[in-house]
Amino acid sequence: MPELPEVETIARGVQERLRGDRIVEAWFGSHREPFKTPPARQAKGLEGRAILAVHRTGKHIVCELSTAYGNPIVESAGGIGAQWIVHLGMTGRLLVTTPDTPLAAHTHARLSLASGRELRFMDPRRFGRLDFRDLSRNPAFSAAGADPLTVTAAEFAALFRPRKLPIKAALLNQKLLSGVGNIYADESLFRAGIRPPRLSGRLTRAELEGLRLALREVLEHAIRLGGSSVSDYVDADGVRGFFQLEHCVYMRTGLPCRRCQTPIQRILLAGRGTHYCSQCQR
DNA sequence: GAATATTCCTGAATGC
DNA sequence: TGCATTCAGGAATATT
Repeated sequence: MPELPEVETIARGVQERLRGDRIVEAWFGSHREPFKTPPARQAKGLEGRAILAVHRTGKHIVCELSTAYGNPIVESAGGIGAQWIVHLGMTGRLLVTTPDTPLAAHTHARLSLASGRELRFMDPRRFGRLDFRDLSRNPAFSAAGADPLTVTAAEFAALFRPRKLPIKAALLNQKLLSGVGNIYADESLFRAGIRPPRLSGRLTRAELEGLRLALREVLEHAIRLGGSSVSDYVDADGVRGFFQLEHCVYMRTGLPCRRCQTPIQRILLAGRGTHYCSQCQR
């Protein structure tokens, strides 16, 4: 499932290929989900706009768009154009294709570009979300929580010290940190040597700082490897990532810990499958 | 107000 | 073989 590294990989891929391109025509499916803004309004809003930049905010892919009719504005002008915001949910994919590529099942959006290419969004489970914002009427999109790659030690401690819930549950709360999902919560806790059920507020400052650094390290490593392909994740070109080969605990229930050979445990925490090593994590 | 449970949804895996 | 059941989970919403 797409978390920060996968979303970052896709955003970079789309940015590389489509920056400066123009949306000629937009087609949207008729399902109720995954549209946050009604599909007809998104299609109308997107057509005619140029793609100025594509970047990641939390687990969201944000396409920065020009004003509607030509005149691509400079990025620094901000607040004049529009944004197309893509959240991949569990099974969402955003792919750059050619028009003759057969339409995959569960395709919910198809943007035809001036270059002749297409940007397609598919999502079998429809947990993803597509949103359109006209910046002349709405504020720009911003993530609810801090970014795990840039959060400072003081900010991190301030977010987690007052919480009375398992640290694993706190890491998944997007209002605290934006971008951490089940895979990287488990992997960062393993690398920090902290058991997932421990209460956030009971961790020492040193443990919290170790966790912040482990989280940043694991996310940066995963980005370098193009993310984790555990179910069906692929980047903007349909290429799988490789970080799943580096997983120490996630989906390794019963397998020997890579560090101490103790079988990896799986428990349910905050409604999520949670994996850890009872020997390495205290 | 914070923490936890429920809900959405489909494909893959499992059971009979 | 094939149909029915179970399970996974991000995040909004509902409940405790």
